[in-house]
Amino acid sequence: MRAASARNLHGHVTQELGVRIVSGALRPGESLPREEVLAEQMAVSRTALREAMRVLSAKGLIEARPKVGTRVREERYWQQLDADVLAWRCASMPTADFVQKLVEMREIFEPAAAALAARRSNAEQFERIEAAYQAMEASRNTDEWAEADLEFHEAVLIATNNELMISLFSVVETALASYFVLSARKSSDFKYSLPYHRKVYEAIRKRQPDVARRAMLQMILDSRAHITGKRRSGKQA
Amino acid sequence: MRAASARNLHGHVTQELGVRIVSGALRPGESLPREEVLAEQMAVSRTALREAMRVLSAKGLIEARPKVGTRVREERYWQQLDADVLAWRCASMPTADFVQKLVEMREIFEPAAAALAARRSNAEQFERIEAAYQAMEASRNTDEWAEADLEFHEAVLIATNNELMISLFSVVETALASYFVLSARKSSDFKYSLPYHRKVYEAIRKRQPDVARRAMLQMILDSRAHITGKRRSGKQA
DNA sequence: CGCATGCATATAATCATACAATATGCTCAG
DNA sequence: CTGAGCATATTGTATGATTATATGCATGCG
Repeated sequence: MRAASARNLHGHVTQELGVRIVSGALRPGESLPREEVLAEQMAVSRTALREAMRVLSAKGLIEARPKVGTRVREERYWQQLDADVLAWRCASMPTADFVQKLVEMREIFEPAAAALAARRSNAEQFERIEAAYQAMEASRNTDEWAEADLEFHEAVLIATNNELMISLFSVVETALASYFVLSARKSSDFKYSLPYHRKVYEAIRKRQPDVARRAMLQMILDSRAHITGKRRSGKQA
Repeated sequence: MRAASARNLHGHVTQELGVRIVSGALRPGESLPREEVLAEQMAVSRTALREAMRVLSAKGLIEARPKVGTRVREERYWQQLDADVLAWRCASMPTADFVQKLVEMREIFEPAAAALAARRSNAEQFERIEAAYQAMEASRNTDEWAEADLEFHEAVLIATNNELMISLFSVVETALASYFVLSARKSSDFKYSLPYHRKVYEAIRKRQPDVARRAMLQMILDSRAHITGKRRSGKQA
């Protein structure tokens, strides 16, 4: 997973506390021990702890004030779309209904993105979509397919020329990828969704927004139907 | 604006550097002075500077490594949906086309949210929508209207039961609000969009997702048509 | 008795300094 | 020419001291 935190010490501390909060082990309103104590408990210096706290504070998970201490903030203040926060949820939630929420986001944005791409992608952006599609056609195994598939969706998103949408996509997609290999299926028919992709690709080429939207939606709905229940094993690092 | 940064010293530093990066004064790939120097330049201790750097790093704006220094990362790594990043853009961008992108996001997810709300809002959530609608009906001036209006949209989003969507809404809405008073119009007919809201409200009550979606879309499109060009004055703090 | 005002105190915020870890690139032997 | 290892610059971590800021209590005034 590691969206950002790993190598450094304060990274570990951030993650440790982040997971504790997001998982509910530390509940909103609850106060953390004071810096000195907490630093000792986690066997790090106050410096490292404070840098971690600062990050968590920026993500809206905690709030620190002199005299009163540091408390966990209510969920509505959390930056739910932050890559780390999302990753921590993936590492701690009961999964099922959270995946549903991620898929829901995807169902809303990807079709809209396809429509936008059809409306105003430029030559360079279209070529990237085309290349990705051709790579999918040419793929010889599930790995090649998966790579080209991801590239196709990313290329479509980029063609929207809206970096907010691109960011949302990458965040949601990354989170989903931690649960299962997207578009996965038995290796025998890993190209089953190629026709859907072709429809989307053609619609973008012909600049038919509505067609592109519908094709993308169909693709996702079909994909969801086949993915449901096929989650990956582990996850808890 | 101030999404998070203000009171504290490192908050100021974070904001200062954040704006410099987002505005393009510091470009991707460019290296920042070493900590000691930069700290002196900004007249703060290394501690304060580092806490700010840590936050910017968490937002994907910079990357620090021993020996090589700290560099500005490429835009594709930025957490574009972070409240602060968005705020910094609002404070520095050429505006016009960025607003367009924000509105675009809104046009995509608000109708979808209305549909979801119609499908599965619970009693308590519906009552909040109802109360907001009634407050809009009862409003006597633009201020009361604006408050109830915002509450209406927020209530609809909350009724989706998808906190990712709620978070997205609050982020986008906050950013947009920095440009103009949403749904603003001459005070004489500030209730012009009430019929649209009624349609949405009724559709949710009757659990008609498609009707709710279309009504919300109409509302936004109409609103956009009237808002275009009517931006607020200043902005550049 | 109630209310405002100021003071003591606990906690985070900031600072200064020292030392450790880590990449980078250069040197030098093979 | 190549690769191993060392020097070095920069961030990373640690520690201790000092300052700023809320909170709540005590105190005095109305």
